[in-house]
Amino acid sequence: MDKLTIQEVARQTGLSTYTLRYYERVGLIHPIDREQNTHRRYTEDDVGWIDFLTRLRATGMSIKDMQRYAELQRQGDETLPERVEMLKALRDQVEERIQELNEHLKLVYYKIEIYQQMVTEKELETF
Amino acid sequence: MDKLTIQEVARQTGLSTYTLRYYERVGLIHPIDREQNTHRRYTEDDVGWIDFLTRLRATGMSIKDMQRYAELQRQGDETLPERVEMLKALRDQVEERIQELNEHLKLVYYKIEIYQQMVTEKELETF
DNA sequence: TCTTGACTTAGAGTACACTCTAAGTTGTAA
DNA sequence: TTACAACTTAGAGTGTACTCTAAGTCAAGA
Repeated sequence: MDKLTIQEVARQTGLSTYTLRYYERVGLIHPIDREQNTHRRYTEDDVGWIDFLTRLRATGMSIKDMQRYAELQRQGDETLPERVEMLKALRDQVEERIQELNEHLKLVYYKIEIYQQMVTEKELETF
Repeated sequence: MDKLTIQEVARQTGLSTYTLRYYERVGLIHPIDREQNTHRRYTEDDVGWIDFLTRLRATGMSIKDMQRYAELQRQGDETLPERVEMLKALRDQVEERIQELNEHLKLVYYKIEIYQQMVTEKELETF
């Protein structure tokens, strides 16, 4: 189990080193172990957690809600039911969001169709 | 064809009066006609355009890109091909975004499943 | 006529999520 | 041992999209 530098974790997770330190500062990531008392050394488990965070972020979850989730996680198994509730709420939100995007997509398809017809008609006019 | 006040348009579109003025200021909406030389009076067409804007916004399009689109719209039919290109790019982005959300959703489902199992096992332990 | 309330503007303020800077420390390679 | 790159911190700065404030105008009703 080799430890990773902040650079390596940045590369693996797609987050910047700035963001990694920021996430730690605001409590999304627990205080990372240090080597020689200064430089951070991340474990594979740390990277797994950070990957999960980036996925939560990508669903649109706010930093604030992620802080809540991280806090529950640190509190251990007692908080499993509450975490399940948060995940279910997230699931519902994401599903709604997907529905909404599909609706908007329909309009975009429709506009593309209409506009392309208009372009074609315009071309025909020139004859 | 009766004209609408900014309040009425806010109610109909779901945007705040602040946002309606802001959108006009940054060129997303053409300068709205005034009654008595001061108060805005919106037409149904104006509301239609604003509804379309809110949909573009809801797909995640930035104000900057919407400004570009609005500018093309004002330039007339000559810009139809470019608008079609923008809409096609948007379509692709939205479809990608939906795919991505579906991926994340899978993980959320999985976590809910796992955590619920853990809760159930914990309950059984007490016997 | 006076008051009220809805409107107007320019510009300042806010929330969010980073992103960067400055000043300083540390580990490795020449 | 010295140079240099990579790290550290606290705190400031940035971009985006609003959101609000202050000061003023104007029409209609009491």
